[in-house]
Amino acid sequence: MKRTHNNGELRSSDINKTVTLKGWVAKKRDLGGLVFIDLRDKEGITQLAFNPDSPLYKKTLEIKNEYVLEVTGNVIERSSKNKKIPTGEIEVEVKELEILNTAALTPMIIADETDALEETRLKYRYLDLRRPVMQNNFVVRHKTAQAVREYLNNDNFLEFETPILTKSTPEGARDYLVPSRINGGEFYALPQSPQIFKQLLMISGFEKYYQIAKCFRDEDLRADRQPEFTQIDIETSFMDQEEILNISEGMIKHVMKSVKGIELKEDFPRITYAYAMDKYGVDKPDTRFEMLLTNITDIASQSSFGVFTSNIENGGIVKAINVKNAASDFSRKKIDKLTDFVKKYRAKGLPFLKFVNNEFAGSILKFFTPELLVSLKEALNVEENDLILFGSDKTEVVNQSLGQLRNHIAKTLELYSNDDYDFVWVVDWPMFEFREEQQRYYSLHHPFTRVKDEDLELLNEAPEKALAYCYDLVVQGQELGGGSVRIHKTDLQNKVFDILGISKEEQQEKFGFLLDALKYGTPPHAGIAFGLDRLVMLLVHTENIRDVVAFPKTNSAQCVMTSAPSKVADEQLEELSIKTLI
RNA sequence: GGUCCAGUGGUGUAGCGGUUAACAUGUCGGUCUGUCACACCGAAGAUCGCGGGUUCAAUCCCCGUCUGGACCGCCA
Repeated sequence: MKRTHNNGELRSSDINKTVTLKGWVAKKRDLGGLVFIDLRDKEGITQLAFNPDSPLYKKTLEIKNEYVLEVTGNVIERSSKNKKIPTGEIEVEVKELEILNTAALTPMIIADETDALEETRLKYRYLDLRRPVMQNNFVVRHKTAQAVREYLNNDNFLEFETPILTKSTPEGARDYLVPSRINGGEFYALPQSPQIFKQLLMISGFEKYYQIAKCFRDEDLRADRQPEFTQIDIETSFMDQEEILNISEGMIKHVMKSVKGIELKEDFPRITYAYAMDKYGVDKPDTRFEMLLTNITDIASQSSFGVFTSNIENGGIVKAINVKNAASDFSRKKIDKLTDFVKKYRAKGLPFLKFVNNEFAGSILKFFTPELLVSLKEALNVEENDLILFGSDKTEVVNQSLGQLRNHIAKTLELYSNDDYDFVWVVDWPMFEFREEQQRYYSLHHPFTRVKDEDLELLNEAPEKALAYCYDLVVQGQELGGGSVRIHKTDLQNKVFDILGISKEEQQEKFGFLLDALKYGTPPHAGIAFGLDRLVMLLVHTENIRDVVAFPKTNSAQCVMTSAPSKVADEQLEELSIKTLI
């Protein structure tokens, strides 16, 4: 028999209808003859009722949780209604009952409020995914992808597929390698992103490309990082930064509207990378709350606090954040905890001052003259019961530690809501950073990013000062996407490779095909990529990427359900001309 | 590569240098005609992750190891 309805749709208007339902037994309640079964499917739960005099009563005795049933019966009004669920007005008085399948005792409760540990959930992922919350996550994921396609299709973008078996390139993340059987001793790499292919498609003249692309990076995992993840990948010809930002903003707004019903009317604000680093300490600022970093190096240099003065003499800086009206919330013990927190980010300590009873208090107070305290009060806009936390170190350490501390404190004090979508563009990124340890330049974005026209000369003099046509979309302190205008001329691309210290030979070996292609009338082009997983995380309010990936990997990059990765037969290795060291 | 947290009936937790290893839930049996976290009565269910050490005695303390999680480094 076919289903006539799903388990989420029957209402009192359906009373007296004869219906056929299918689904899983979410819960059985036997009151001693009178039996209720909550039948669950993708759409919801409908209560089935069996009277004690029903000929089916006997059959209900063998039914257990997660059995799969097909029932036919009449929709009747409940004598006691349940306002908690949409179908709570009615129930189905069952006339025919077929057990489509039995179910073993499940290792976890199939309900939103499961008490199972993540390890158990991952091992029995197919059961975990039966839970309505998880089902909803993947409905949202689907809707998001569809909204993206809808928006881009309407704007004449073409959806492409690019190779999964591709070429290993230097720079960037570690590659996942795939051995070639036919070409023994040689390897494909899985793409970290379809970057070069989408640029080549622009050279081919397709003008507007997009792909919902799987990407692979062999790096350590985090709560928001999986070795394989999905990007909404976009590239266009003849567009400048402004046009890319507009298209992207339109797309995100379309997603918010069609998935969440939220209309974002305002333009997304834009801040520069330099401003983000200065005021938030991080390149992905959470702009839902203030508590900005304030540079007080000048004031600190006049104090007699050796930690500050010697640091400043060594070229370091001093910044502070003002935690408004929180002095009384932070005991010595709690501040010690904050100190431990910043130590993770290589800060050596966390000096503080409290402003209570209209005066400063704290162990470092004695190093400040009354005049300096006035300056401090002004610079940090200090009011009654404020807590001032200081960072004193090299610029990078101060920014990172105070920036992370800012987020951490805001979280503990609940200074924000997850329903506050504070999209912000971070623009004007530097082309390169110079890493002392390796003594060489690294691309901040990637080696195909175009330098700002006005900074072209800086590439010769001081590459680290050159800014790029480069942009990130940030929301709630998370990087949601990023992109750049690309280099479309061979000489500039050569120059950037040179600055990165890639030899001419390696340029030719690794990127020869791109350098070649650039010669044949490459149009100016620009693009962007968004993390689909992170976008869905944002929409379903989870901090765990595994909640939005159907079959994710654990921290150690394993799948506890399938036990991948695993050993293979020696013959397989031999065929691939491979020997393992272990 | 490193730091921290966790691992105890099916599931989730408590516990303590000597316990009959506790609680909740689930499971099984029984009672029950309006439940919806049904209720009530009863029962079964544990190699306390694994290996070693300290001790008269270790689930508990120590070392190692494995697994999961959070983080630093890493992630153009």
